[in-house]
Amino acid sequence: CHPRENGASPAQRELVARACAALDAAGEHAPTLAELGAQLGISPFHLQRSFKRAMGITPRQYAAARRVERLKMQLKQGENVTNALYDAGYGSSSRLYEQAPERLGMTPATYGRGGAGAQIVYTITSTALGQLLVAATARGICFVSLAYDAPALESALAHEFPAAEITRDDAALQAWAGDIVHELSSDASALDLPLDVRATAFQQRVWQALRAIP
DNA sequence: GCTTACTCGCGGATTAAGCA
DNA sequence: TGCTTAATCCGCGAGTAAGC
Repeated sequence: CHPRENGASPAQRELVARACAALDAAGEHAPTLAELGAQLGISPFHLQRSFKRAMGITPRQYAAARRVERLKMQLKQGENVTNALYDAGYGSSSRLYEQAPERLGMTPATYGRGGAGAQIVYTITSTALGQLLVAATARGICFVSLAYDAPALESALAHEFPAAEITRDDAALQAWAGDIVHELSSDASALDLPLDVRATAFQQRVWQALRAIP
C-alpha cells in the first residue's frame, strides 16, 4: 500500500501504508476506526484525516471497496449471493442491495451469472492515465477500468460479463465518462500505487465522482 | 414448505468541520 | 495533533417476494 504524495507528508504516507496493510490483513473482519487507531498507536481522529489526505478516500471507504472486490470474487467462483455476502464480510444483505445498482450496475445474482439478461453499453475515452472504459446498465455503472489500449479494455469487459449483451454506445456515455475524467483529474499522482490498491482507490473515487455528478 | 433474493426501519458508528 | 458535535452513513435483524 503506497499512498499518493499530494498533500501528505512522508510520515503520514507511512502511517497510511500501515493502515492499509492492517485493513487488508483484517479481511472480512474490518476493524473500527478506534481499533485501527489503537493498533497503530495514534488517535482515530488523526488517522482518519491522514488517511483521507493521503488516499483521497476514508478508511471505511477503502475497507468497503475491498469488501466489494471480495464479494465479486465469491460470486464469480459460483457462490450463491447469501453465502458470498457473508464470506465477503457483510453482516446482512440490506446494505449490499442498496449499493448493488451503484457498485455492480445490476443485482448480485445477475452479476454471479456473468451478467446474463443484462444489457450493457460502454464507451472508451482517452485520459492522462490511459484509455478509460465506462460501462453501464439501466441500473447504473457496472464496470470502469483503465488500460493503455482499447482492445484490452474490451476484452476485460467481456471477461467480466461473459453472458451479458454488450454494445458500444459512445453517444450515451461519453458525457458521463467526461465527467468522471474531470472528477478524477487530480488523482494522477496515484500512479505510484501498487496495481490492486490503485484499482481499489480508483474504483472508490469513481463511485464518489458518480455520486457528485447530478 | 423450503431456499434464495431482496426490502425496510432503527440504532450505533463514522465523517467532516470547527476550534483549541 | 487532539477533541467536540451535528449530520450522514452503515450494519443489523426482521420481514416479504419469488421460484422450485
